[in-house]
Amino acid sequence: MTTPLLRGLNPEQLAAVTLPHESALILAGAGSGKTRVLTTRIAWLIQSGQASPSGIFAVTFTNKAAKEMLARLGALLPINTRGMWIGTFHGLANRMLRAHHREAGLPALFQILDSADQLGAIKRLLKALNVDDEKYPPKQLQHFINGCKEQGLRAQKVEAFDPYTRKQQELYAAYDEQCQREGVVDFAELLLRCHELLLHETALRRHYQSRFQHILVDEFQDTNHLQYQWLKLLAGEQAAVFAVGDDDQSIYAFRGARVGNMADFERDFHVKEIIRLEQNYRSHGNILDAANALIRHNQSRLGKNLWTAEGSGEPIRVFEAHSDYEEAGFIVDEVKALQREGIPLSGIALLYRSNAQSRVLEHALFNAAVPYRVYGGLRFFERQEIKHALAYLRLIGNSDDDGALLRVLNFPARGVGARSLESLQEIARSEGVSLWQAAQLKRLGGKAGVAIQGFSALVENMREACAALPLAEQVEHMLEQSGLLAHYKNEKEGADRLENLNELINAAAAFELEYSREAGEEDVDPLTAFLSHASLEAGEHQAIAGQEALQLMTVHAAKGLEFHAVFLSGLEEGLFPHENSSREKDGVEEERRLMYVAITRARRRLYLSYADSRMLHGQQRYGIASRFLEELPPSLLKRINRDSAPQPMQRPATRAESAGASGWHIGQAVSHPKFGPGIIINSEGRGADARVQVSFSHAGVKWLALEYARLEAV
DNA sequence: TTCCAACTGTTTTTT
DNA sequence: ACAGTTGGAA
Repeated sequence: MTTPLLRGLNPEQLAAVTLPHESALILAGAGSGKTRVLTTRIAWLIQSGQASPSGIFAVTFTNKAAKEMLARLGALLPINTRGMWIGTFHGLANRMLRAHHREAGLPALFQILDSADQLGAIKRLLKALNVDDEKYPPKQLQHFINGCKEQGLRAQKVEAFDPYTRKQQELYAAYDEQCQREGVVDFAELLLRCHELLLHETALRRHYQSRFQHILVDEFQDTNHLQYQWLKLLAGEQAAVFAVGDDDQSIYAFRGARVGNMADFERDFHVKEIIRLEQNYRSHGNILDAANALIRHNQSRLGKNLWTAEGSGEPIRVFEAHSDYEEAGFIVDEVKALQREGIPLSGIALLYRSNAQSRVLEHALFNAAVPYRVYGGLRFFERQEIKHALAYLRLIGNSDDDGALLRVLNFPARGVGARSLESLQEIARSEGVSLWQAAQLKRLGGKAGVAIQGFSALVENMREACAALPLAEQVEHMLEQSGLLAHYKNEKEGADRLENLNELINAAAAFELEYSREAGEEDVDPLTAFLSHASLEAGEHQAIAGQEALQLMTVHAAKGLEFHAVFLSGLEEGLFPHENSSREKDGVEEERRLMYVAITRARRRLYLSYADSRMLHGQQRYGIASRFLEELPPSLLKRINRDSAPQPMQRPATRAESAGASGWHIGQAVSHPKFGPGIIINSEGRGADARVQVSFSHAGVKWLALEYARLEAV
């Protein structure tokens, strides 16, 4: 069994890769070669003849991970990726639904709604049903619907014991009807529909169950309930499921991820033994020791301890700043110092808990002329002009898509105002047809009627003209005919948008080329495929290392990446761990895992910093060091002081209120008999009514009445 | 239809 | 602080 494939694997990795045909759980710590194991496993299965490429089903969460897996697989084996089912949960569900749209009860050209589209659809629904959107906020309803779907619950299966939930349930049912009528499917629906397809179509289920003998799952700790059920169904009794995950890196419980799936998996799939990958190839010892020490404070863990063959390296640097300004200044200075040492900027990351924190940092970097790049902005396919263009394309494929029609019926403006639209909607409602069909009835007279007929004719013309054109030319033609190009040419700030629309043509051309090359077994027309691609893959905004710029991102966005040096800023109670997390069950444990992820991003050098005061939501806030700092062994830390001049930047003091004449003031350190030490961060009222808000080290943020609370100055 | 003022909600986010 | 959205007036 000597094959170059297995060379250089450590014993645990080797054991995982060469497991026999049985389900297995691989606990893969940060930097332990997880992706390598996953891809080598697939290559090994194929090379040793245990599986054919078409028998492999490998699923990831992000497109980036899927692409990387394909790329690395290509480097290991000269195999055709055609016929292999490797992709994201949603991508693979889409693929299956396209192939069996009839059985799934969907039109051949069903379109996919992204979150924004979905929210729009819900708002539309509420308006049509005359529901008060103050009482039932669309966002909340969206959350409710997606939550139900992720639990695998259709509207009629939802348990509602109070009137409010019953109403939500009713709206959920109406929403699904609306989607069905319009031939559109949201993200959660892709998975739920696919699950139901396999559940109800026995022949189909058997077919796929016997075909996919090897199912591999990446980032298993991030799966939600529905995804787990789907995998279980697809696996059946026969398939070997190779699940790779790290419970310590589960940071998406807030959006439905269920770490408990790992324990369930162990039981449901009769996992004989969990394989632990604990050797870390990324970081020096001190960094790993800190990460291990921190995560040991979590109660619910499967248990794991990272180690490295490297030395302990440098101590972890800790910096306390007086203000967020000073913190930013410190980081800039250190970045410049690292740069002088020859570390490329792209190898340095600046991490923070929440996006709002990036502003001060950006400001300081800008002033110091340090090039930087912020990840996490608006993505390509989410831009307004692109959404408009896609809406026209969607109408070409499926005119009943009311959401798309509403978006562009009067964009660019063509004289269809709110009133005409209302009449059109009235016709559609009374006839029970889509807006498009209502327009075809030609019942509207006057100017409005003419304008709407003009729009119908426009779309019809586009459809005819596009039928014979290659994809990129379809897009080009549509942009011209719709008047979008002309509109943005006239717009003052339209240059960027025009550029993006141009980029859309390029994207279509690139997609078409790729698509024709690897035409799969279950083809759909290129336009529909392109639209699915646009929804499912909104455009990269995950970090692509490379460009010579400092990398700024949230800790969440940094998962899966590594850097020579990492700055983790804003380590204050209330920020990290975030104050909202203390209200949620196991919230602080998730925050701690987040901190664990942050620490393990660093290869060689790690900076932790916090500020005594910080501007947040337009107010000065006073914080104390994060409890996570105290959970790190002091022996690994080195506190550093700014060696330059004494704090050069002092912001003009904001008006400091005093809580009556009591002598308490904001920023004062205090102690409470029950809650322990804390800092006064706000106050209101005077005399007997005076209350202060205190941020406690361990008890969170509380309002206390001075008359009763036995506060002591420290 | 367009523009501006007032108002709101600010943890993390992929598909 | 601030961006994004909404509602009303022009």
